[in-house]
Amino acid sequence: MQISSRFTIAVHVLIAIETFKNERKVTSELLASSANVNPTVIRRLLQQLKKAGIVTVKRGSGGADIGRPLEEITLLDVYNAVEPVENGQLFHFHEEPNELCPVGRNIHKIMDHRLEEIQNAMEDKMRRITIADVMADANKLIGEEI
Amino acid sequence: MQISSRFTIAVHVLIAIETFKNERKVTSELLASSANVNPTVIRRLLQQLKKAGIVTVKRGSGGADIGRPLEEITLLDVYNAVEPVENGQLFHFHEEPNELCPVGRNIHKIMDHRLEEIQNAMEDKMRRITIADVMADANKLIGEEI
DNA sequence: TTTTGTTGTATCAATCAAGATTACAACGAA
DNA sequence: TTCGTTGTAATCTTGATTGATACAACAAAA
Repeated sequence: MQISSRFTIAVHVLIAIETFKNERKVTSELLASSANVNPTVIRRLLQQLKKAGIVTVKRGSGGADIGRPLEEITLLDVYNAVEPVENGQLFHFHEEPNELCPVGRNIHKIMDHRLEEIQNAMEDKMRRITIADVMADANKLIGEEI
Repeated sequence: MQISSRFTIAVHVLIAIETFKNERKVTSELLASSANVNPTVIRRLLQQLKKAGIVTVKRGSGGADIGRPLEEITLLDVYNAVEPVENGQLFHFHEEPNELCPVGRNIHKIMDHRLEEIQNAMEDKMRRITIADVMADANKLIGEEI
């Protein structure tokens, strides 16, 4: 099972906002066209990013902007903003192991810290990559096109 | 979005096989009872683990066993066996970014290596934990109960 | 004040995956 | 031949994702 495309769309959106901010008003329509998804998906996403303080969105007049310095937005921030899993746990555990079985009643004590370890490895890596890093690559690639 | 419970069930199953192998025949029924899931789910899982060379299953007479030394089965082996994602990619990318947009047509070049990096961090950690490690914890915890 | 363009949000449909359930043929050993 | 079990197909339920439509709330310009 894969992590939903909301995460990659969210990064795409942030890159697009930063890329176009000086050229035009960045509406959900524009972002939807760039990612080729439905505008409602973008609006929902922007609300999640807004709640996390990552973007600002202007109602009425319209337009999205990035809410804080790019170096202070990590991929983990974005991930957590748009992947609202209960308890923040990456791994879904089978709900009710059999308490009458020695394995069943110990399986959480056996596995939980391992799962945590794995998830931490992933999150640590995400924490070390910022939108500024990604944006640097984007500028380079888009710049080379011209 | 979470990784499906097949992974935690699979580890549970391996621990249970190892724990009970000298006491009784380890059937899908027994494993299903320990994890408290449907026996068919266990059978499907055992088939996946079998294809990966992790377990052996006896048809007819019945019973599952572990197919190679516990130190040679990593959590990554188990994960890959039971989470058959296309291309093995953890992150689902939005399918068709707009090629007419400078961001859309570069987004893969911008993001793919980052996503790989993150996934690698997770997989490296999984590769370093073996079923032997997990089993050691299990033995300790189950031993302490008595 | 009215118009215009946009956001915020609700609602519904379509699609997909997970997991439960039932069923049963294939199989191996007693 | 019987019995317990595996291997697998078929169907169902549930939940999440995404697409789609609609419209009130809103801000700014006309």
